[in-house]
Amino acid sequence: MPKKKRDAEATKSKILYEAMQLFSEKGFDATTVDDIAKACDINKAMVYYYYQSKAGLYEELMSVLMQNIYDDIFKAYQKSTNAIEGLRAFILTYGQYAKKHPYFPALLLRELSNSGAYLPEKMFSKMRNIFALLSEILQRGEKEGIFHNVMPMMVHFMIIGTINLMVTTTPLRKIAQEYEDVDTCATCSTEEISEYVFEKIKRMLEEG
Amino acid sequence: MPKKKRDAEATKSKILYEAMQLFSEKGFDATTVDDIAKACDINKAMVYYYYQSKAGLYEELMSVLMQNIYDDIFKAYQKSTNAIEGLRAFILTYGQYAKKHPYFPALLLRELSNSGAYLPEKMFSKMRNIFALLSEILQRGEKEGIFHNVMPMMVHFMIIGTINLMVTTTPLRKIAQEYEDVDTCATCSTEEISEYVFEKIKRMLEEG
Amino acid sequence: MPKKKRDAEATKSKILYEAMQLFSEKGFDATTVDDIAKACDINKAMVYYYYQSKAGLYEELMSVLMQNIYDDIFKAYQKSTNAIEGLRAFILTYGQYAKKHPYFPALLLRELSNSGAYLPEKMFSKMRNIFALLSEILQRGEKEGIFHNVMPMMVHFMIIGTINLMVTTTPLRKIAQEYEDVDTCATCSTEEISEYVFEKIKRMLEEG
Amino acid sequence: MPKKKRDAEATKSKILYEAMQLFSEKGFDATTVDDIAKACDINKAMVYYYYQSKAGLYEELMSVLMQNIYDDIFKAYQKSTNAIEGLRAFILTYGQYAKKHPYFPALLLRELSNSGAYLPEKMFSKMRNIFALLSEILQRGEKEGIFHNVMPMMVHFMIIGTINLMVTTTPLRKIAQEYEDVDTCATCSTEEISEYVFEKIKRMLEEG
DNA sequence: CATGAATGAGAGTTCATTCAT
DNA sequence: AATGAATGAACTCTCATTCAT
Repeated sequence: MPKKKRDAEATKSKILYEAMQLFSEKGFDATTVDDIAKACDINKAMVYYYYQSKAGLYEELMSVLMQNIYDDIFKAYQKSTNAIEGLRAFILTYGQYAKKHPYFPALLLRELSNSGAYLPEKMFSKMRNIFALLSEILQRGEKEGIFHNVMPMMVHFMIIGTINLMVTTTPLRKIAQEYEDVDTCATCSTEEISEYVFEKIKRMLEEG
Repeated sequence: MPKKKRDAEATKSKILYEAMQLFSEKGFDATTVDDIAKACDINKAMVYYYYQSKAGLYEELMSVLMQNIYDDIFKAYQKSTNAIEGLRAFILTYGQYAKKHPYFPALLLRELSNSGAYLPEKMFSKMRNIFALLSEILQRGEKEGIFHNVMPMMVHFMIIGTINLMVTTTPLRKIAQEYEDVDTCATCSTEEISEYVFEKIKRMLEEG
Repeated sequence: MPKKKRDAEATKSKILYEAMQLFSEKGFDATTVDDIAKACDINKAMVYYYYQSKAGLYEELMSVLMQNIYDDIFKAYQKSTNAIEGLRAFILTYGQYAKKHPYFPALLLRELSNSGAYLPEKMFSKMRNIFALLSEILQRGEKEGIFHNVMPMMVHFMIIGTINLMVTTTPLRKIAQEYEDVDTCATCSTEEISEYVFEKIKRMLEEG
Repeated sequence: MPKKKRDAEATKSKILYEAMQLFSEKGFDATTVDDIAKACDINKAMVYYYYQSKAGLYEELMSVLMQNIYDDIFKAYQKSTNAIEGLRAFILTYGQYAKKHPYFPALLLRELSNSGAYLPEKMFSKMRNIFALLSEILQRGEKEGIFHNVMPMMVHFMIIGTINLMVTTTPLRKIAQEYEDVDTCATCSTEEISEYVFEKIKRMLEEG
């Protein structure tokens, strides 16, 4: 199958992919549509041909990412037979996603730092789905009698916050390691991070 | 003491204060020097008179904030007689600071989301001080035999991440509460949040 | 006779028709080729297939309109037996045309406001034909001894200017009527307008 | 008095002046802010510094022009002692203004061709003032028993339309003269034009 | 200290036009 | 005859920064 010269689907998804990289590296404002077009090796106007505006592209992108992550987690969760396994599925899958798409945590953190301002409904609703899934897991744990004194929102942010910050600060922590005699986890893999987060969250919820 | 017409120090700190508000609300890029000048009711050129550039102002601002928060926490920590009390001082004081300066969490999260990119050394070193202080507390706990299996960097981000996200998402969580039947902590005070975080972090670290 | 799927002539004239509407409503610059294509429910490239360019389409359009109006007036004029009847035929037929094609006056006025700039020869020559026809009528009146002190160009613009402005300002005059206690002719029909113009022009030319 | 380097008032009015020229030559859409800035020999951003937008500049410009013309006519009208003199003052002053500001007729005609669309209230109200002044003159003539069967709106457009079209088509009429054996008034002065219009309008209104 | 005027370098967006199918 | 994809050149508007007073 030879590479077509004019392949709409390819162009459209390339834009999404490059935009993802750039938005996560430099943030929404600092990324220009020119940057995106150059990265895709297409004309700037094509970005507007496929997405109505820079903001529209961003929204579409974030919606897709949120949907993907929800799907991943949901699939993993379905295999679990109890709340502990469910929690583990949630955390480890989130970690895997962050590893596979290392741009995502930065995007999400920036979005959550903005929340007073504009946040498109489509994206907001997908974020709520993810939270709802964790809540379900935690409630199940309470019913099973193994989780206690659970505040789902806080647990959610403990998980999300920790993993996201660990991922986004990777280069920073490497540099810091040279100054600090305390371990900055400079060489921890994403798996180790998620596993540690899981262990700790589990422990924190188990005790009466 | 009559209000001086030309009070350099007052003007300079007013700039810092208003910049803080604006940078946290809208982010660095979306905040214009005009915005800042207007908020201070001064001429735009004065911003450049006192600070070399928009970036310079931002750096100065972040350094001051980091120093302030370090001072607050250090002062509280000095009154503690053991690791548990120290941890509590750290978390609650951070929470108090976030309550008093609700713009700070957004600024910090954005900064940490950017870390691949540029981060001024002055600010970076102050961030490390805060982390070093927590590390000291945690090590003390391990020496006292009450904390186990501690990874300071991760604990740091669990604390910072959770509180910061809870603060920045306050309006979002209020809206979400209307959709979700799960508690989004929409009405939690910062004190309740910090206290919960402390309880959970403590528990998580205590057990073998 | 079933509607053909591919009826070149139909498509081509549909483009002309929709372009007419749009150019008159929004002017040449503000009308996009996309607008025209969308209005015709065809692909944008088809506009270029049938007409070389946006400007080419515009020229073609204006030429057709000018020809049509000339034909209408000429036909009516031929039935007249003297200068007065001829003048009446000219004015009333122009009014009828403006009524039937309410977009035309705006197009013409804009064109005449531009005349320092570019005006395609084809269109210019058709405009001259119309003027020549009126001149003939007026000269005939002078020969018949009923018109005096005639400056054909000015009479031409009195007629054309008045009717065109009355037509293009219809919505404006309706609004103005609410503010003014003077009659803005808000409800006058095109017939009434042409008839009044004819009466007045006649009177103005008759007197010695 | 040496020419100041930074003279706000001078810059601001220069922008208005050059915009006037360009808008009238090329129309609103075809005139770019770059054109205006270049004509003023200033930076493009200065246009936005003094006027909020291209449209804002246009509105301001049209308002100023309308006000000026009203003032001129009103002043001349005040010296008249009867309706005939008033009518003459109105027409000749309008002609003088058009001569002095030859860009104005094109601007006005274009504006009136657009009236379905957007027309700023400020400008609209000034246009109504001019019309109200003529109406007053005409009513006075009816009271004096010398004008009959007057429709002020139409008379208004006869005057305005004829003079404006004569002015805007000057170059066109010069060219046309080479083709036509009928007089296109190619060499008429604005004074001759106004005088003719006055004579004819007067005659047209006088008779019962 | 303080201000308003001025600038240059972009940024987002639009659009006439062309190309490949 | 017809379409969707692609482009390049402009255009409006913004903004960090500097200059003259």
